[in-house]
Amino acid sequence: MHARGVRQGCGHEVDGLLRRYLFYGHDRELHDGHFGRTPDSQGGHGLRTTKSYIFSPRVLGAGTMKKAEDFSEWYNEIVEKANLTDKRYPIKGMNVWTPYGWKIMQAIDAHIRHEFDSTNHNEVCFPLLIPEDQFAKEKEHIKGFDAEVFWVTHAGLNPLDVKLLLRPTSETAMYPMFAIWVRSHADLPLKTYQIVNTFRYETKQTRAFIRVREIHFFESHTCHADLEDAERQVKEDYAIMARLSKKLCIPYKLLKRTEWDKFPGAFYTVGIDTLLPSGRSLQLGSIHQYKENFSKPYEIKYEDEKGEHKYVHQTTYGMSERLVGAVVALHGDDKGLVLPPDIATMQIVIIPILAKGAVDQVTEEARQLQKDLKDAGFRTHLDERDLRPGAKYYDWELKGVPLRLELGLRDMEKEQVTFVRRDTGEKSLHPRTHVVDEVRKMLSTIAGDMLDMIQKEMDANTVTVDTLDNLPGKLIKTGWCGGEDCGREIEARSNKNILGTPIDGEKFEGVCVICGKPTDKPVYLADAM
RNA sequence: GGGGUAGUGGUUUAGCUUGGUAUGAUUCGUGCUUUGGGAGCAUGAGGUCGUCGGUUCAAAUCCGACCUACCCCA
Repeated sequence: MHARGVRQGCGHEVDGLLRRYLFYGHDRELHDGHFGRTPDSQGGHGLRTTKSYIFSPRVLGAGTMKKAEDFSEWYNEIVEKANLTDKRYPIKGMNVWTPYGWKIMQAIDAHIRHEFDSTNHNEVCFPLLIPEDQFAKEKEHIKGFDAEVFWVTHAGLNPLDVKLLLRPTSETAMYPMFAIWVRSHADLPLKTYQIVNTFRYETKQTRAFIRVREIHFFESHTCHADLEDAERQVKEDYAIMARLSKKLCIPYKLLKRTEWDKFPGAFYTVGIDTLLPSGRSLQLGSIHQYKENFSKPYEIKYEDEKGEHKYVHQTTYGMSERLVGAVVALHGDDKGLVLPPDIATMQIVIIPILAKGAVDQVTEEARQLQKDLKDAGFRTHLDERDLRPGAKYYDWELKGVPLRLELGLRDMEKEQVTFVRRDTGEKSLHPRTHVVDEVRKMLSTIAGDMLDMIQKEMDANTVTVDTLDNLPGKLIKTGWCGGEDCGREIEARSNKNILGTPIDGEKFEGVCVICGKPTDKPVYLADAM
């Protein structure tokens, strides 16, 4: 039944659906009027202001969401109720980005673009389809992805001579072109990135933002004259991740994957892992050193100063909408989303508290307050819907708006504004005259506290052990000599995945949990998401 | 990869055992009264019962396949 409304896409019976999704962003102050018109479907109005940002205030806050009791169910519920995505699209693992979720994704993308643009990467956009013969050039790579590739076998009525595949990642699309682009050392380093959709036929259980078949993918691809320069690139990628994590308020660890778990074709892989409240690890992205593994089969060569031809050294960095999933999973609570101020679609929502006889007075002052905050550069929304204030509170808490400002007669008489933090629920009063500065301070405090809070939680959920018996469902740290036999034994006995060894020189003194040899390297284990 | 459960207006749900055109709530639209933590009344709208096929005079209901969702195990 779910599918019908989607397929029909028009007509009376899906009017509510359309209005809910398409006209979500109707408020022009918020979204520059992209979705400004409604169809003449029901009342004959050509243009109207939408009142509803949500399904329903009552159903939404029903209070069934218990993060601590059943994380998995809570996650599904919150994703749906906060209207981040619509999972009713009739293909497994392919969901619809609805306006609110897409705006958050785009805010994250904007931070990513900023980071890569300002480190001299250039944005590109390669075709979606890759010919089979190009895909097959690097043997490890194709082995790694063979089982999860979508194929295009026909064009119209005719079978294709050379089958085409939907990119699962873009190495094999890009590198034949890189081979043409790169001629001399003057062309290096070549630093590119793109944000595109990629496709992987996941056989496991899919989950919104976390395991999908159509992936909203960020990927940077770089070529360098030598390994040293490629290694510098990897370090730059680490620094970029450090800055991004502050914006997202998400703590993480950089862990070098084992030889048997690295990216297909990579020389080495560094995973960017965070920890979910359920105790499972979630990979947010990965950074790869390819060395010459791809440049050789794809013949990406340059002529150096001495006239010698050399293969380039390559790196990549990949991330996806899992970043959205991580924000939801780590910061959300029983009331709904909690968005970090830097990625919140609306940083501030103003709720006017109207009272009989003072409607115009309060409304006018609320609009002035909104104007002041917008002029100061804050993404500010004034909620003038005809709902009780309480209903609006629940609604915006569900949506995760970091800071709520309440303004009523009582506040106006005292020339103050009531602030309510989403992360802690804390209320405070601030003078109307200093409101812009106070808001700035408050948002910054919220962002800092959100990261601190979740970092502490992650630390508390990390345990160091010297035996693999009775491991808790947490992030486990133990000693490993680095040998493959011992590593596989660790995984078999712990029934967990080795995430890898920290690359930041984390101190450790101990012995390999299997063979007992002294080692200064810890290894992290977890149930992977 | 293996197993299990489920699919009925936007959401949720009754009906299925024992076949006869579907129940309620919520939502959505309209009007009035309300507004400092989920408002009330009135009135209206919305479903070819996941898809395809089979059995039957007749299928939401019985049978089969598929799709999708969720859960457990590897």
